Amino acid sequence: MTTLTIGKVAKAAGLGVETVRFYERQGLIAEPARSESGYRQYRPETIRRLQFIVRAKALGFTLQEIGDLLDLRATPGAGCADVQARAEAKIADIEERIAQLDAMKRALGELVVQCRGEGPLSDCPILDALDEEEP
Amino acid sequence: MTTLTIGKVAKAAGLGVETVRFYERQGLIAEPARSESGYRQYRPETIRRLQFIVRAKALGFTLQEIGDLLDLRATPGAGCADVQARAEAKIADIEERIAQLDAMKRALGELVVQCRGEGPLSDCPILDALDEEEP
DNA sequence: CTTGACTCTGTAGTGTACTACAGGGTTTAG
DNA sequence: CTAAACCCTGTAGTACACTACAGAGTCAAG
Repeated sequence: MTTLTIGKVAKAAGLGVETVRFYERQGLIAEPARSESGYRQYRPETIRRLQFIVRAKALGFTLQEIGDLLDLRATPGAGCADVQARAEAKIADIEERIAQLDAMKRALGELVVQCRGEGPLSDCPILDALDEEEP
Repeated sequence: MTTLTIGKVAKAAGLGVETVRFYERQGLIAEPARSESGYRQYRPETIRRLQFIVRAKALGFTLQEIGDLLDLRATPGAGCADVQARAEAKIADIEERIAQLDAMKRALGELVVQCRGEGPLSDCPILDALDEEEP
């Protein structure tokens, strides 16, 4: 049976070896078998699991949430609806962050158009706005 | 001349006393005068400076950037254009973060609609997508 | 005058996700 | 056979913005 060293699985998943060990400490991947000299011996499936983690991260899930997702997959009786609910919650989460950023962007945009980009700081509408009392 | 204790300025700015001390360590506010017993004695203007920090934070500036903005304000020869440039850079920054979140949201949204929310995990299109090789 | 609320310094911990050593041992390519 | 490239553990550092003590002193109200 073929086994892989940590360097191989890390490279295959596009991660560093330190990151793979970190994921192990976080419980995202199981502790693998060891060689006589203590080297970690991974089964090829571990690469898929690492890639799952990488892709879920790209979709905005935290490591904690990815762990939950992975645990869910191993839970008998868990259904598609559970996964869907998590995905929907994450979408809501992302939407909230977008709304927050959008509000910042609009507020800043308003200040920027008020500022002609000329003159001394004493006349700067941006600094003035930051200095002003709440309305 | 009236001076204020750290508790007063903190409350007035909507911050905790620990946070005000932290801002002092970060160089965002000057080290104030001290009473005989070593208590910090703030001038009322400090409240405005703290509020400036709070508002700039709400607009998405980091403490580092707020420090720069505050330093800029004290720089002779600095102009409105300098502040405007920073605001515009921050807008670009925010837009980038929004685009990133939006891509996540769309990718997740596509997966969610593919998932009927029924059946076992083995048939879940969301988990399948996470498991799949790159296209 | 006492009690409770405040203040001080200095250090360390929180959360998130790594990243970087130091100081060893092991494996592999040439 | 040797030198480079890899692996091990354990600890500590990064960035960001706080937050939380411990252990001590001070101030204000009743």
